[in-house]
Amino acid sequence: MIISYHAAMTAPSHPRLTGPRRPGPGRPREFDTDLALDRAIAVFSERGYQGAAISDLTQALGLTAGSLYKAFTDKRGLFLAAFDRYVAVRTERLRAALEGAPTGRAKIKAVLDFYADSSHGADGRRGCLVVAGAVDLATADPEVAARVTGALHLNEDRLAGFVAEGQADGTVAPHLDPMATARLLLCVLQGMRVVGKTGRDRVEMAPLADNALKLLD
Amino acid sequence: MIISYHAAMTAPSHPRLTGPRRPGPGRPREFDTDLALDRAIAVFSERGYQGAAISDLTQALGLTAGSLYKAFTDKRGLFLAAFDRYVAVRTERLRAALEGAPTGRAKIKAVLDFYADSSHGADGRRGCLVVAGAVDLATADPEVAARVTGALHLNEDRLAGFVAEGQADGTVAPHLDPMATARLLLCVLQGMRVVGKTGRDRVEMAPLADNALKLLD
DNA sequence: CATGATAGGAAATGATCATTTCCGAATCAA
DNA sequence: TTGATTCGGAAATGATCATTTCCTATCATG
Repeated sequence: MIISYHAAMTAPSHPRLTGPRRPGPGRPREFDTDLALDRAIAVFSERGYQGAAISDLTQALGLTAGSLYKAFTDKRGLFLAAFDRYVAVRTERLRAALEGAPTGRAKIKAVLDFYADSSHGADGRRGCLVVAGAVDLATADPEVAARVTGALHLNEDRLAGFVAEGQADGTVAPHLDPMATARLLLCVLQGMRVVGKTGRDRVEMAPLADNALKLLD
Repeated sequence: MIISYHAAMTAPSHPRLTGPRRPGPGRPREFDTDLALDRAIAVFSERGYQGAAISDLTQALGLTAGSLYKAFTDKRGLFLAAFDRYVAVRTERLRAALEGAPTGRAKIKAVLDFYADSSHGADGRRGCLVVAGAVDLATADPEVAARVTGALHLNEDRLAGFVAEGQADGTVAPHLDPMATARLLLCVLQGMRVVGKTGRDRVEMAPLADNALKLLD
């Protein structure tokens, strides 16, 4: 599966993640909120929070500053909305990638492949919004810090579940500590995202997934 | 070894990394360049490049804007100087941590311990300047991108050397591809720095080093 | 069709920021 | 001592940025 994040996101068939807004009184919104957020994700991911100027965002979203502020309150509000959508979309895509995997080990392999896929070429260079949030807002903005921490812990817990599942079905070594192993796998995944920012190709990143599976023996 | 980065850096006994300036004509500089850079490293690491205002930097360095610009040309010049010193200092500290390690495997263990040490508590939260540079300048500034890429490749090559060394001395499995294994280890290291930004403690991070050694079997 | 409410958008606003300027102070070469 | 040179530092400058304002447009409701 070599589908760019944005190609997948702008495809019309993906499941709704935010739900349609109720059409209350007043003039209806002329732009698609989710599409705008996808573009905001791209801008924030590659430039960081502080590096993304409102003018960059209005240009990328095709909105004027007035509309942007009416819809998202703030630059910070836009970032938080984009962050939430990013996590939701990535979670949904990961869930889809996990569908065929029967064992705990196969699921972990699928997660590793998913991240290796995201960490090369143009998408890899664009980077991860969670990492971006961790770097330039984790120390300054408590709410963003909480979301970043929450996203990573969620990922960690999910991985720990797969490790335990693999131990139950015999595909992961029984003596391993699920949480410690999951934390190490989390480091591998986030590290891929950092290394992927330096412009690696598929041949460099894809084999990492297979090699990392040795952590389950 | 649980020494904070800054405690170690402000200690008077560490080897010179930048060399003394020749005292040319004109009024001599009243502040210590390396000490100023160490403080700049702290500010840039925890706030990112764009997030660090000149006023933040002048306050942290104890300099006025005029002096700062005379000494470092630019905000960007200050960042580049801080980045270079950061890499030099970390390399030197890593070299010291590597001194007692006899085998290839022991050296890799030392590197992993070094990063686990850097990725918890206050230092972990402060974060890594290379990661910060990767996130908010890698797409915008070609020179910074080149330095980040160079720093990571250097790390990768050094790790590959240790893998090969371990294969020669029998402490690392002979069938492994040194470069692929080194790249995976690099992901583990950089991932630790990202995860460490979310405020982990030593108990969470230290065991990662031992568990990651399984990648060498 | 009138009212209330919200959206789109251009232009203005106020703050912040990076950078420069200017001047007195300190040092070196002569 | 003199002149050249660089530093320290406060204040000014110009640009950029996030945010607001104001006006028009478009809907739901009664």
